[in-house]
Amino acid sequence: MVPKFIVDEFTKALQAIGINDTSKLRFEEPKNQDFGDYATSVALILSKELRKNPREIANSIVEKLNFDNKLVEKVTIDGPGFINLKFTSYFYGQELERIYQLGDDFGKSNLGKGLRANVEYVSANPTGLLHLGHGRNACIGDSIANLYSWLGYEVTREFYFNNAGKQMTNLARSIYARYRQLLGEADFPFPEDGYFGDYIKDIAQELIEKYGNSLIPETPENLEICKKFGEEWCFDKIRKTLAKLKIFHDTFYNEDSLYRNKKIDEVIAIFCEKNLVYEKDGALWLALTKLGLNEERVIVKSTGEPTYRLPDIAYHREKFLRGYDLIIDIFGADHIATVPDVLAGIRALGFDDQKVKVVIHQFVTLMENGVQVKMSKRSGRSYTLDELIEEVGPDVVRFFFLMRSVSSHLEFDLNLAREHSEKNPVFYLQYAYARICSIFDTAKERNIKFDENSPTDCLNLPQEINLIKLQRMFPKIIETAALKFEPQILSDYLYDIATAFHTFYHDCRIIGSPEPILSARFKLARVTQRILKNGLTILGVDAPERM
RNA sequence: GCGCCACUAGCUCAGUUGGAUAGAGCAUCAGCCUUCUAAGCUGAGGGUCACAGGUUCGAGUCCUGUGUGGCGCGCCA
Repeated sequence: MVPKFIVDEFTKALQAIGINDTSKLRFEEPKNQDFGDYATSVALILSKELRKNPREIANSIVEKLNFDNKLVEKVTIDGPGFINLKFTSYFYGQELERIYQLGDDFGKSNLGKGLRANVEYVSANPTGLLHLGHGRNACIGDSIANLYSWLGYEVTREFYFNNAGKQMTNLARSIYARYRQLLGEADFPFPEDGYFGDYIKDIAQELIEKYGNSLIPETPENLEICKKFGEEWCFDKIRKTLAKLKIFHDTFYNEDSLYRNKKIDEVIAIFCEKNLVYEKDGALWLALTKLGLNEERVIVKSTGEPTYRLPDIAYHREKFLRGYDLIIDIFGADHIATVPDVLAGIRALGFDDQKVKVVIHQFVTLMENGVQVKMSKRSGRSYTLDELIEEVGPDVVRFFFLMRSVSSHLEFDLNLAREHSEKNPVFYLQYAYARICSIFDTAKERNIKFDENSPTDCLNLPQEINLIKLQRMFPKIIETAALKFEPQILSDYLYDIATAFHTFYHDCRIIGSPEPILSARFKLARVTQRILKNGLTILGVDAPERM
């Protein structure tokens, strides 16, 4: 974040040369360190409207700048007209002190103060076990929820529980068929579009243990028992799997409650009132073309059952009625097509669909020994999330699912994930944290104390300054990762800060250094420790004190 | 046929609302442990940013078209 005094001084300088619109004043951190700590291309941008050589403009701006030379070491004009600033080590020392004093509040902001956000994620049907796609969804959603908490939002973590409709009927029929088969009728027909996974047999077996053969009559009541039993079984498994990843939702919103509480009917009534529905071929259609879309869609089938769109719209309406300022949905790429329909429905109901942010993540492919592990839902032979957690541990699962940008396909390398070495980025980060903890442990053992009031402006080595520079970025990283819905920005950053610390650790000793270097480096280590701990926590990864 | 996503080093991926010499990890090669954890550090090689146009002081980034791959396009969710 650009220090305020820099922006203020540039604003004054621009006004002094007659530029009152300072919206073009932008700063960036040059990739090349030779160009200093901050650069602005404002002179290049202004050159067009002023019809003057950018270097000339830069010169006239720089002439008006008046910085405290205790803070700013030099101001230069380079290349086509960039103005580059370099700070003094005194400035960085002050920054370290400021950050250190903030403690665990460093990185938090009040952007979302007084606002409420709802993050909906996982939302798997209770018809089976979680697979890897759900895993990615869960990790992205949970980290985004954490990020928004850091922005000051009051966050609700929500799971939409799709326990109504055809899929549930299908589950009931699948369980029932396995039940009959297990009771001796080996050729009892299995539904063609049923759930083929082995877990259905486990459910049926438990059903036998509980009910014996009393469910054999193929009645609606018995199928309902199969359905409820299956739903609860799957729900229980899903929650246990998520718990292994330390993911806990605040609210499980049941789809069937939308029916029980007449929310579906209310929405239909509103649509009717607004003249947005009509009957055709025995079904009820939503006039989406009146709402700016290309195609009309059925919302109530000729059988009388709603399609998924209607409860989805009703559910989002409920979220608005519950008073959220920000509604975030985490969906897999296969749900992309439904988004415009739901948003259009929400608009039609009179809500501001700008408050809804839909995060679409791409798919996961599992790689082992350089070849793709096939995941077939149909055969039921898919790799479950549970199995993956069992195999590589929750920390690796969470980090791996977050280290690619949401919109990119994610290749999950099992071999790398299994590796407990420096090749595995999770351990690289955790190791940096454990090393810092170890320094403080050693200091305690040797009774080495550091002075809280000792000045920090004695640090001037590149390894030290580089670390402080990265530390300063933490709040901006949190904010950007949140606003762009990209936890990967944070995981990349943490990797960078771990690298900067490892380099510092290798080249600079803390214990054994003379004061005031000793105390200043202790503070440097403490700040790094907090950033790693808090950053990893946002990502849902443990920060072990020893490895 | 239409929509969304992707295409950057051998592989997996970053690339800050258009900026200066396009980066990291893995892999390959060469070095560094009497020291607070070597699960670490340092260095080297490796590029037609899929392709072709366009916009401008400047394009991996924005626009148009083409190609390749993934996911969708149902009275399934």
